Amino acid sequence: MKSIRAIVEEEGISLTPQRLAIIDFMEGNRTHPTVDEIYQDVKSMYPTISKATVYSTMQLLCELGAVQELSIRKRGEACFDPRENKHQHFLCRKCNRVIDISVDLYDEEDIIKAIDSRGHRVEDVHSYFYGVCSDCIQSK
Amino acid sequence: MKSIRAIVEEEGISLTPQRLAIIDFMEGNRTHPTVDEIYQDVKSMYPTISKATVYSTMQLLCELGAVQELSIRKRGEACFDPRENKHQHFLCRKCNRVIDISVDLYDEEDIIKAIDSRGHRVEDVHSYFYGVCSDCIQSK
DNA sequence: TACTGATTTGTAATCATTATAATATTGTAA
DNA sequence: TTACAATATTATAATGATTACAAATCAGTA
Repeated sequence: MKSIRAIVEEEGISLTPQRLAIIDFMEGNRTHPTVDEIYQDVKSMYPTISKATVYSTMQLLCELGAVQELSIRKRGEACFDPRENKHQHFLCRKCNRVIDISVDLYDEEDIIKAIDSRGHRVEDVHSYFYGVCSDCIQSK
Repeated sequence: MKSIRAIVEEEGISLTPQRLAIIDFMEGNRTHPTVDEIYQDVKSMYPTISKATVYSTMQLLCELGAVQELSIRKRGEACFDPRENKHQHFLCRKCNRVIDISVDLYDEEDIIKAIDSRGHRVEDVHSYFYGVCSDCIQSK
């Protein structure tokens, strides 16, 4: 899997110290941090960074496909995930953690079984498909 | 499939005129309305209704399992769906519509094929699993 | 070194949602 | 029917994430 930094460098996008600090924090990160969590962490190394920079950098990384924005937290903040090997996301409604489930499965029922077999309890599944609808493809 | 109204009545919850107007609008509704869209529609019949009432009623209907809250719109508003037969949700990034895909399938790749076969183009899939994690089950 | 464009910063604005408190309505018991 | 308590509704204020914006800074190049 290509690193976030490698993807950014390949695109010829300038690696400012702020961006580098954010990328370093995200690289291999499995905690699914929110913008505020990224901001708090980077600020300790780089005290003058602004939250607006975190927003713009995360948007950039999403556009490059280097990270993924998750909207798993209902009515809450976005959180981010480096795009790595196929895995699923499980949100615990008690402790509010987003837990990676590393399975290479595509069938919802198989995935639920895999999550259950790790000792968790699945109560709900939301699957969202994104793209372009037939009307918009035609009226292009 | 049980109607929203039937579910509410079974629970012995009082059917105020405001709730009834909201339920009537949601019953069989396939447009996945947001709170504001529900509010605008109901207001035309019931001009004094408050948006706070729409919020509280939608929360009630969700708790009863009569409707489902979707967070398919990234960084956007919640939208709602009467709980009916199994189907999938497809968001068009151009026209911003949420389109129901009526399939009784559980395999992501099969679902994508079904959506494609209707002339749409799927670009991304987000599947979110919700429940209680093993740590929280144990430390109960 | 000077200049141009991109980036960062801090702040203000926006927008959905939640909280709150006053008012109105409902259901129930006398 | 009347009175009362519990519940629901309303309007408004508060919150919190995100976006917009303009000024200041920085990077790369002629």
